[in-house]
Order: sequence, then C-alpha cells, then structure tokens
Amino acid sequence: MEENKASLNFIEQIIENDLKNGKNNSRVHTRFPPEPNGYLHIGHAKSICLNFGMAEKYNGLCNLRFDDTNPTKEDVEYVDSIIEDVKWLGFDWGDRLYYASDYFDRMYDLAVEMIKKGKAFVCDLSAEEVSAMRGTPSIPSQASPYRTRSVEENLDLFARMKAGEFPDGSKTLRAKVSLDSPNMQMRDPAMYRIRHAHHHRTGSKWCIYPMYDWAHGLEDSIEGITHSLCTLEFENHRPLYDWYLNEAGVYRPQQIEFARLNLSYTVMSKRKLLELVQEKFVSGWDDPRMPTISGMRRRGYTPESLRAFSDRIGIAKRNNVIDVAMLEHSVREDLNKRAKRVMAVIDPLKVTIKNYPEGHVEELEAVNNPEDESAGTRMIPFSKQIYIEREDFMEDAPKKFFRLAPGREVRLRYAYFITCEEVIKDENGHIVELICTYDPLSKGGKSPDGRKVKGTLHWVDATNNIKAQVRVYDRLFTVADPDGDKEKSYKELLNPDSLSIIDQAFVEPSVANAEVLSYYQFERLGYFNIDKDSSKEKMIFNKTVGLKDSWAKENVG
RNA sequence: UGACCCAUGGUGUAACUGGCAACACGUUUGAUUUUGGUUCAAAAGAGUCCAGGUUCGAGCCCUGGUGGGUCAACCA
Repeated sequence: MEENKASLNFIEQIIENDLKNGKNNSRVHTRFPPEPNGYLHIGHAKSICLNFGMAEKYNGLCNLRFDDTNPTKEDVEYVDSIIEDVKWLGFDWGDRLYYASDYFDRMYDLAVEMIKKGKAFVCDLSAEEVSAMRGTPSIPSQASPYRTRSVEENLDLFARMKAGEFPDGSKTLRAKVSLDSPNMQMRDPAMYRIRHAHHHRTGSKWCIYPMYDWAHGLEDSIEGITHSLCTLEFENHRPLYDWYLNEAGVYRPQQIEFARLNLSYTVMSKRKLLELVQEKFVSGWDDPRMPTISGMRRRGYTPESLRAFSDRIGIAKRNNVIDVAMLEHSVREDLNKRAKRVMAVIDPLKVTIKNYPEGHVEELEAVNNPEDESAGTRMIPFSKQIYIEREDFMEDAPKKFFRLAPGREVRLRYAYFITCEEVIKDENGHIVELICTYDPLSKGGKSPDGRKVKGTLHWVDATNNIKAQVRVYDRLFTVADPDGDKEKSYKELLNPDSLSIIDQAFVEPSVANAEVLSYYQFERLGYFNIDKDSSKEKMIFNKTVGLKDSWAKENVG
C-alpha cells in the first residue's frame, strides 16, 4: 500500500500529528457507536469505513459499541442487523463488542461524584417548564428553583430516583454548568431522566437512563478511545463533552466532527427511513430501493463497492451531496470484474429463423467473463425459435440504430448472423413475431467472408430457458433533493415507478442452480442478482444497476 | 437574534502548510470491441463567495462582509 502524503484528509492529518507528538502513547483507537434504533444505511457505511479504516491504517483498534441509552426506542432486532451489516462490510472488531449499558453502574457512580462536587442537582421541573425557562442564545436561562438543593438532598433524591420511587418525567438529574452560555448545550443539561421501561439488555434493573452527552464521553473514556469521530451536528456538544470528562476527572478522548453523507435522490434520516418502512412505502428495511446496507446488499451491491465508494467520497467538514452516479459507478466497477455474464431477455419478442432446421437444438459456447479468463466458458442452447429484446427491433430505424430492422443483419451473440425478413403483427398492429433467416456459415458469430455487422444482440432460446421474475428498480424519489422541498413532504416525492415487476422474463439455463445473492451481468442490460425470495421453482432477480448506455442517452437528447 | 462550523469546475475531494489549482465521478470526442459494456486516448469545464490587508508572491495568513449549516428534547 502506498501512502500518498499529499492527500491526507483532515482527520488523518490530526492523527498523524498526534502520532508524531506521541499523544496517547502514539496509539490510535476508534469506535463505531450506533444506537440500535434502526437499520444501518449508506451514511453509516461512511462512518464505519472511516473509523475502522483509521484504525487499520494506523495499526490501531476499532470497537463496535452500541449506544443503548434509550430503551424506549431500541431493540435487539436492530442490534442483530447492525452486527450483520458491519461484518458483511468486511470489518472485524475482535472481541471488542461493547454496550453503553454495560457501563451504567460506572456512570451512576460518577454521577454521584458529580453531585458531591456540587456539579449536579436533582431538578423537579417538567420538560415544559425547563423549556419555558431555557431562554434564548441571547437571553439567559432562569435558574431552576432546585438548583440550590443541598448535596445531601440531591444524593438522597438521586438514589431514590434510581430506586424507582418517582414516576417518569417527574425528576431529572441536571449538570450545573451555566445559565447564560451562548452555547445552549451548556445551559444546565440533563444527565439522567426517569424511564420505567424494559431495556433490551439490562431488563428492568434501571429506571433512570443517562443522556447522550453524559454517557457518550464516558463510554469513549472507559474504552480508551483516542479519536472520537462523529458527525457535524455534535460540534456544539464538544464543549460539554470536554466539560463532563474534565469534571468527572477521567481520561478525555478528542472528539472530531466530520460531515455526514448525503446522496442525491435519497433520504438518509433514520426517522424518515423508519416511516417509509412503517407506512409501507417500501417492503421493509431491506427493500432493495432503500439506502440501507441490508437493502443495498439485497439489491446486489457488494461490500467492496461500498468501501470503494466510501474511499472515493472523502472526508471533510463541508456539507455535501454526493451524486448517486458515483455510487453506481462504484458497483459497476466492481461487478464488471466479477459478475458472470449470462443472457436474459426481459421484454421478449419472438424470432423464428425460417431456414433453421425444425426441432434441432445445438449448444453454443459462450465466454463467462471477458474481464476474467479464469471464469471459463459455458454452453447455451439454440434452436429455430428464440426471444430477443423488444427494444432491439425497430420497424423504421434511423441510421444510428445498430440493431435489428427489416432487411438488416445483426449478430446473435455467440450464435449466428440473422437478417429480418418479415414482421408479423396481430389485429391491433402490435408486432408479435419476427421471421428471420440465418447464415449457417456465421456460427459462433463470425462470418467467414469477413462481413461486418454493427449490432450484436443478446437472446434466449424460446424453449430451453428458465422463466424468471425480474424486479427492476428506479430511484425511490423523483427529485434530487427529496427533503429540500419546502411545500412538499418527501413522501409526496416518491417515485411511483420505483419498482416494476416483470413476471415473464427468460434467462438462459445456466443460472438454474445459482444461490441467493449471486450476482450476474445480463449482457447488454445490467447487473442482476438473485433475490432472497427466489426459489428453484420461481427464480427472482433484482436489477442492481444498468450498464452505461450511450444509445439510451442519445435517444433522450 | 447569540455561539460554533463551513465556503475550490456540474458533483465530491486535493493542493507537500505562502510559489500562478490536481484527482475522481459526470459530460463531450475519437480508437478498439462478438455487450452501444469494458479498455485506451483526448477535450471542454473553476482562477478558489465578495471587499480590503500582510507579502516579492495568497485558494492557503489577517480584518470586515455575504451565503450556507448546526444548536434552544427528559433523542442520539
């Protein structure tokens, strides 16, 4: 691996500087700290790649830690999916799988110390009252009337909060930080709230739960994290992060903020993704149209492509919107090297070759992957009747149309040259069949006389094939910035045609025994993989992404 | 309104910490091609938000604007 010193991102620069100065004994230790309240998405992938990537690059460690401090929103279902997704992306946290909830006792003890130091107090104000007394950035807060409670009373009350003597919302433990800081995070923030709720790990042991700011820094501190990487919206929290750790008198990691990922034509907030799932706009968290890692996996994205994408987009502090084309390029690049080529017809048009012997079937050799000779070859059946793609025929074809048209000759890939002799239509004028002739000397796709044809079509034999369902996806939203519209909710901007199901597609027989998730290139169409709903009896393919198509582009313009 | 952060081709990131802006995606053109794919070659496209200042020299430093983001949950 060659490191290019000239193109470090700002976090690498900080780390290398720390390393040079011997900070933290020249140790790098990061963590990926998801809250298990939803499925991971491509934005998390960026963070995962960053955190694990920094540890990898600088011979450090990266922990996987669940920030499970809010039992009302969290669930083991999410824990399981997150573990699966991070693992699938190809990262290894060794035996360092941690839970914030494992530190609850420690956090509680430290909170007691904070009370003893006069840095925290039990407050009886309701959420509404606190809000009303909060002031504004330029107007100081009114002090809570409970701010001056004695240490003894605070200690007693806090212990009774823990013991479950008070109902939800009746009391909080608040830090005594400031009443007039222009940084609103510093205005006597809550450290603990009462929640008589079942926690997915600690059950009913606790009825008070620490707030993010109090908990997160301690989690980082306990684990000996050196660089605590998080997104920009926590920038205003950094002074509080530092304050808590300094007041608690414990080791303080360095929090560094970077810009989260935004992708065009998608929404990225967990809340919105949850709504799409709950309100059935999609089939689930792993719907292939979702930007979730599980959705993208099901869609046919590879972990390598996601990691390559993360590398490509970089790390910085400026708000950004990455073009989905960048993501699509990353999958194509990976799949081009790895996907086995196969022929499939999605919108079939029957072709009868009138001079081909009736009842005869021959096997033709086809290359599995022109990018990888070791992938070998396979045989494909061919006979008098085949299907071609409907869009590969045009009755009144312009000069630049290289495909089949009346009187024109094209190559059937790996098979023969055929010429269109006749167009058969039904009573409504719809084309139902093409009658063609073939050149028996052009077997394999080469003509002995050196005659050139511009077009090569994919095809599938009309009788020896597999009938499959193909699910074709388009972007989930019709506009590049679905949450940027002031009038319309993102839900009104959903693309009604984001999913089209084709029940009668034909695929060559060689895919018969393929396993779920295996990916293919359907020649000239795009990359497809086998959906988890697929079975031997009914194969189902998902379209991952199309091939680049300069003909389609020309047609639009 | 106050604090904090950000500002470089259409998009995203760079520019060895001051030496006349590079890479990727996208776009266009040409070559090759049994995938209108891939590959290869080339081109167009920013003079770095604005105004001052420091300097022989500024995208990098300073000042003041402008624009954008974040924060005023008992969410994270």
